[in-house]
Amino acid sequence: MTTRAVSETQAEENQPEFDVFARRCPSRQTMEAVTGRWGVLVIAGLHAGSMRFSELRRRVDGVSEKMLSQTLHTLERDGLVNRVAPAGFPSRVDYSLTPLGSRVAAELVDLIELLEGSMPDIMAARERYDRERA
Amino acid sequence: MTTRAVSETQAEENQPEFDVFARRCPSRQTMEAVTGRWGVLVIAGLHAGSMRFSELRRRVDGVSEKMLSQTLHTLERDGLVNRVAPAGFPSRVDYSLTPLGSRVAAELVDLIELLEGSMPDIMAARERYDRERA
DNA sequence: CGGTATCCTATTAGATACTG
DNA sequence: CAGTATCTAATAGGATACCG
Repeated sequence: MTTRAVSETQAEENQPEFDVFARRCPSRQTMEAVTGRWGVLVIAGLHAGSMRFSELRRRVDGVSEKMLSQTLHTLERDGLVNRVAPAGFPSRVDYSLTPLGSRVAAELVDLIELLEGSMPDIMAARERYDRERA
Repeated sequence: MTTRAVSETQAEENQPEFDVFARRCPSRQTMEAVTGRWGVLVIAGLHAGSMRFSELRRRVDGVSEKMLSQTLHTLERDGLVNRVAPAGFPSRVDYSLTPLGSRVAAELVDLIELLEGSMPDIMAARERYDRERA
């Protein structure tokens, strides 16, 4: 039955399986970049359209320049965000989502809407939980 | 006239708008619990079905007992996870998703599949990025 | 305007030991 | 088995100052 085994092996070599549940899988780093404290908000924020650094900073309430810059670099590196800096003064840089970034953003927006819409239930659950162990 | 205006105002008061982009909105804490380093993996892991503490720990490769315990408590508090501990020895505790937790899990699974399936592109993007500034 | 560099603190996470 | 408690290490994050 070696034929079958060989073709499976080749398939695995051509398309290695990625698994976020595995500690050393590269997909986990990307997942952490996407779902990190600021990653979600930056990606979802850009889903509304191209935005400048300072616009994005106002949109993502509470993010520091440092963290916004760092988050954008990581997302750009993974091919989720485009950075376009037309020459000129005053300097101006536009950030936007790549096609892949847009697909990720769509998922995140769904999640955001689900959570925002469920907040009454969630807050009730919290109160119940806290009351039970008070 | 006023009747309409009043009922709209009441509707807003009864259902305040939650916005993750706002720093002090409670939805942001929930978002951080859900999309935190271990939150995603715990919720998505439980999407396969009810699981015991140690099973879940094996499934979520790399999580420590402490972090798994902490993550589960937070998710239970927000009403996403159920904890059932039937009396007996040896002790046994089953964790499962609530209906809301299942809906969140479905979104996360979509995101995971999207990212895992895009890893070849993502890794190519990373190499390009790194090469360009080397 | 759009960042980077530095320094310092707070939070998170891991290792280890222990318990019902 | 399913945790908790404690201590330490690593990392994320914020404040400030400065640059092209």
